[in-house]
Amino acid sequence: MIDLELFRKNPQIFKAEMDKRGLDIDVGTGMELDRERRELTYKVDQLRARKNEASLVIPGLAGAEKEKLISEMKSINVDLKTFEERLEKVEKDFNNHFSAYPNLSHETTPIGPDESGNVVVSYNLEKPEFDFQPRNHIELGTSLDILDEERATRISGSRFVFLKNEAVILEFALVQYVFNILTGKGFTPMLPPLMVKENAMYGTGFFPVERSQYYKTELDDLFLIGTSEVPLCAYHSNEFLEKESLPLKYAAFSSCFRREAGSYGKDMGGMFRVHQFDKVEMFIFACPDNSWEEYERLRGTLEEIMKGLGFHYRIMNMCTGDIGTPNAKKYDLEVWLPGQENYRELASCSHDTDFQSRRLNIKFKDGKNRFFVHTMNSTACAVGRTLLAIYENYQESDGSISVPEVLRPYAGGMRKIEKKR
RNA sequence: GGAGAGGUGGCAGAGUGGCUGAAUGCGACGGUCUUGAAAACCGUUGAAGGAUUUAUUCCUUCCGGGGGUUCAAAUCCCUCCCUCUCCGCCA
Repeated sequence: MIDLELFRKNPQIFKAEMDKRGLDIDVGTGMELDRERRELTYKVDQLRARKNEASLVIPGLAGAEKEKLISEMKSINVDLKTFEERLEKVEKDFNNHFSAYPNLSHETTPIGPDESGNVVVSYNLEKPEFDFQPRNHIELGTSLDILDEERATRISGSRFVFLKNEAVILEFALVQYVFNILTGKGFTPMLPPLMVKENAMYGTGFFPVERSQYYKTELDDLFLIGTSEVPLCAYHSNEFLEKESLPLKYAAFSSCFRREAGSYGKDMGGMFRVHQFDKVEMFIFACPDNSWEEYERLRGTLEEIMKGLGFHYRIMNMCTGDIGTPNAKKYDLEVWLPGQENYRELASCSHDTDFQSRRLNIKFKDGKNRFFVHTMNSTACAVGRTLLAIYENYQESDGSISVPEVLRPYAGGMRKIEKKR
């Protein structure tokens, strides 16, 4: 949710934001709805005040005087009802309108229409060279019997996979490697609920804009999370945090579920874009005073994890046309996939300023004043995509895959994934 | 799934139609006392929205959610949700 006070003082800021993001939202409509809402609120409050006054007097009256006042109140109720109905309608429109407003993008977020406007910030390592034609992860995984797509499709449909054999060992090794780093940096490890109520989806900014991306249970109106950002952020909803306790840092492992609506035909096959994957996510509640420094540290943590795996990757500063509704700024980490000969998103790191905390009502007290906390989140490790990046980058000419050094201690010393006979 | 109990302020817990934003206790904050602390005593202590202002005053709403009865609802009625206990089932 946006800051309404700021909106009233400076609606042009929001108009400019719509332009930057290429959104077709009419700020003038918002101003009008806000005006109407306040007008009707005032009117309704006035009528209620008169009723309340009368309520104090009535018990002390008797006879004709009492009857007169009571009938007066009856007629006020008629007026009140019509105004209340109008207010209700306006508030509904008001909420619908403003819930579509995005966060204000940060000054360092590049302005651009779509992914073409994203800016490369940095590279890690050189592009790996192979003295043979590198295979993609599907071929590698299938031939090593660590990935079974065919049966998954038979059972669950497209965009599902079985991870098998060494892939399973490697997943757990990865997760442990990541948690080992994160707990050392003061992140509280969490295993969150994978299903949440609608309000959590709305509060974190995924609803209403991206509603069609998520699964809903049939009998209980619960939603499967697309990322543990949702339960982690909602964890402190409706709370006052202690300023001294900030930043609060959490790291969760969870499965994630995405319908991938509208991505038909894109990235078909393999485990790059699937309906269900596992992920370790970092989430931070920070004080606005230093949240931007905290955000850079968060990106640093993400990079530390990825550097440990020895990937060649680049950091992208995502432009206004490509960041999400709640984001003020977002970095993507794109890893080089030799099998695709392309950079692909492996992780992203977002700063949402007070957008989520306004919706979820997460504040802290500083003296007498109250402020909304800043929230930020970053992938620590998207397991599926990281595994496939390992397969493609650590493949050998004979079709085997060597296990990254840092994972070996967590994988029972496993050094290599080889073809079974 | 069956049976029962209950949802009130930071917590505990009163309150069955008007003077109740809500007794009382605890906690927290400020003060007195003290070398300091504790104890004791005194005082303060919820949120959201709006008007007017920019620093004040006023108004409205909120006792699980929604709806209803009434001039008036924490209190009566309907409905939904949630929590707890016991039984069953289950990892």
